[in-house]
Amino acid sequence: MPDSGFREIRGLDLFAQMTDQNFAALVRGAYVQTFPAQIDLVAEGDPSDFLHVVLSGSVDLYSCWNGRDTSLATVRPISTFILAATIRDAPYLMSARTLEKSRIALIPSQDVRAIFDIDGGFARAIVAELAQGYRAAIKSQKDLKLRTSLERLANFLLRQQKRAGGDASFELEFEKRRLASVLGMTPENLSRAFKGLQPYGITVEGNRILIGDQEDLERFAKPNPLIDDPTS
Amino acid sequence: MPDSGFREIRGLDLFAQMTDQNFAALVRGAYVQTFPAQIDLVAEGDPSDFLHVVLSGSVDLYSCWNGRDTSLATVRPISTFILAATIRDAPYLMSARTLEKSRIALIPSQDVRAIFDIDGGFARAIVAELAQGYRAAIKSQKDLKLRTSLERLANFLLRQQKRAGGDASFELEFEKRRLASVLGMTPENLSRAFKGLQPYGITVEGNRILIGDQEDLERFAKPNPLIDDPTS
DNA sequence: CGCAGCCTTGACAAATGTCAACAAACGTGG
DNA sequence: CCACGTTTGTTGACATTTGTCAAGGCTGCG
Repeated sequence: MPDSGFREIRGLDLFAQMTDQNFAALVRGAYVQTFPAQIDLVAEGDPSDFLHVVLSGSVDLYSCWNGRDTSLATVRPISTFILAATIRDAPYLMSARTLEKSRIALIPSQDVRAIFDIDGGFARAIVAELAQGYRAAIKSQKDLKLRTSLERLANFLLRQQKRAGGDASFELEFEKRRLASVLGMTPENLSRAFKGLQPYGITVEGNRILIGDQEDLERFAKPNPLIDDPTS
Repeated sequence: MPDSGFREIRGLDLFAQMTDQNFAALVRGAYVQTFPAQIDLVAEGDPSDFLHVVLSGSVDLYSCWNGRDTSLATVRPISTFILAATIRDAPYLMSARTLEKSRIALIPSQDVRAIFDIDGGFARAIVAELAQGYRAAIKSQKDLKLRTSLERLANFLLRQQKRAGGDASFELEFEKRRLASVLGMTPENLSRAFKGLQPYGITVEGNRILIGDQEDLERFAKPNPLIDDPTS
């Protein structure tokens, strides 16, 4: 059991409250591996053998159907993914691939379920994490059903700005074609949506965004904590 | 503590595994109430004071933003809603209103959280429920992002058919304007979508649907367990 | 009966996707 | 370090999907 990586994991909300003994049991069968970019980690429909923890890099969660595909979420350090599948011992609903070189911890799902059954602190942390994920998914549904693609982009930019520190100028941190997919549109449509936000003060230069008039953009985007606040 | 209603609740997966003592504590502060149709039970943004359990009737979960609104889910007996908000002690993300005369049990959220902290069986059941809800929300996102409205309707009909017993003819159990909203389209568009499925053997007469050629419809709808199977 | 709400239909408008072309950025191997 | 090919991003023209508005029929209910 190489200690590298597991110390970082221990600090996660998900694992912080469990006993040392149970944590040790959990990581006994786990291992940390470094993957290159663009590697498929899991495919939707696969049995959920491992709980994954992204330690560095980033992971794209996506799904395909009938020749189409869509990005559903991005996982950034340090957090886990496919917890719900692990808990239910059900097949993955999404596929996952590395977006860049990434260090991933893999914890056998059966160990997670076993410790979950005997460690109340762990169980409670899992509940908190699942509830948050659930709520995030609901927010995403509201975003999709209540907003046009232009409004989704505008609100995404405001969220990203806040994440990046609140500055008027910030980096996208998304490949545009993938951002388009996350926002539920085509790359062409995203290109035009950026143009469509110019009248509200948005300037795009490569991956750098400038919000020229914060209030003007917010007046258009009408951000709502019940959709856009990641913590609420 | 009127026993009426609580016996039914006890049988739910969510409450089945907890101790008698804790169940009694949970329902001590709870009450059952009958509401007429079209009554708002909670509004999005409200603090989550109660976990709700639908004992009879049905409840619409919906959300509004910027003058638009959308139905996100329907709760039918016997199940709970807004569990995630209760657990996180966070504001409701959706509003809820009765669709018909309904009997609802209201359990104070603080009691749910308190018992959750001391009853491992309850905590585990909550995890299972949250994980299922989470996965349902992901499936719904995939449905929205990967399918056209015609495909969503076709797959909805197949799901509803299965729910109704698998017969070629079955009842919708949805007001059409609300079904349109659930499927993410306008009532006019739904009307036309039904027409658009005629070539695949769909006949509509009021709220009764007839699937003339099962295979033909399935060939078009391409149902997928990772989107359409409610249990997986 | 008459009103109100739902469903449908038609005509039209807006949003979004598709296809093709090309420029810019990137990575790789020489 | 450059040349090359691949991928990404952009743009235009166009098709398709979806929404909007208005009207009318139908139904249920007071």
